[in-house]
Amino acid sequence: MVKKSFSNMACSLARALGIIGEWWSMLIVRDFFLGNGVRRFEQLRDSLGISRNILTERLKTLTEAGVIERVPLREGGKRCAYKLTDQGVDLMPTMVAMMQWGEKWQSEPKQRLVVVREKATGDEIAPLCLRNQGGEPLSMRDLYLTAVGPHGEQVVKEWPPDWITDSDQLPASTLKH
Amino acid sequence: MVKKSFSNMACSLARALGIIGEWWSMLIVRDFFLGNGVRRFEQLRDSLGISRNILTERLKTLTEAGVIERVPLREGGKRCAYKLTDQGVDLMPTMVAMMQWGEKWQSEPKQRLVVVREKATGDEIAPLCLRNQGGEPLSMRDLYLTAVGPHGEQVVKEWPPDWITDSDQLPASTLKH
DNA sequence: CAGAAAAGTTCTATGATGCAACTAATTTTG
DNA sequence: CAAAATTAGTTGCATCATAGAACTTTTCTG
Repeated sequence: MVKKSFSNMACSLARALGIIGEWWSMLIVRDFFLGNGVRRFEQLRDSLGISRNILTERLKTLTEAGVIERVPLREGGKRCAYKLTDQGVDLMPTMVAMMQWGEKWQSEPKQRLVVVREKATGDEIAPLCLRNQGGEPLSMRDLYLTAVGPHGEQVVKEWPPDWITDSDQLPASTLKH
Repeated sequence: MVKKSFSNMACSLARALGIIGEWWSMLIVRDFFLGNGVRRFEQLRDSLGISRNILTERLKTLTEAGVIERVPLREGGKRCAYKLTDQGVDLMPTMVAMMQWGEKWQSEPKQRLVVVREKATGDEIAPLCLRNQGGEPLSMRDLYLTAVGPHGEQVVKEWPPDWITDSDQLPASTLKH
């Protein structure tokens, strides 16, 4: 079941987590990508080692959220396959971002299951990075974040201040709440 | 506590999920970004509405994984702040990917909390997209996935086949397992 | 038509989470 | 300096989620 408290939050990250933030959800999505976007119940179960009842629940959540849809195998029949919708396919960057992060920082054991390559060259795709509207890569120092407040105004935060990487010294504002 | 069964999987996505896939983890990370990378216990609690014991656990998990670190406020003192490590800061693309997806597809209510902008122009950053090593954007049709098998060989999957978007017809391979 | 497989459902045991109350340090206030 | 408040937790209890196994029903195969 979707985490109700997340789904209604005024934050697109929280709403996303309400759907794909549950245990197994993203792994199920990964399996769909490995299956050309289509999988069947037992196939998912076998490849993930998930319990049937949990899989049933996750498929329901994902279906209700519009990430996957049921495709009946015979008209009027009860059996079906599941496939990614456009919304589901659009989880690719999220999945890749997590895979790349995991590979860079959590590489014990040093194994991976999925590699994404360019058809034209066979090369692996590049690490994801944030870019401006013109397509130029941006580093952390090129960015700032705004927090949308209760009255619609935006409170600007400078990012990242020097002390983050340069020392362990904390600014006064952190000391006095 | 980290999901043990995920952390040892031969998949970088699963290992990432072992750390950031728990309820609250990514929202905690988001809060760190909004706080210039630094937050204190009560600050996180107030802004997220999370229980203290769960927050304690998450901070421990994230600390052990190396995503954040404790910064003592006074030497020898027990009180501390927490700040993102480089590894934690590197979750930015993952966070942005999820936020952008949530905003595009799960936009009820139509609110958001965080906006990422370019310092130079004030423009919002572009939607994340996969690119090749040369920096050219790639669409789904430009990609293929390989699944790394148990013996190191890679099984190629074509992606996406036409029937995914063109019709609800399923290929024979789906019908006969 | 008999047997197997597919796609669940139901049951129970265990683990994770939320809430409230309590504690021990530190900091602030009078 | 003593009293009060704040911070950063810990502990106990109730509830929800998850894993695992057994059971059911529909569909497919020989």
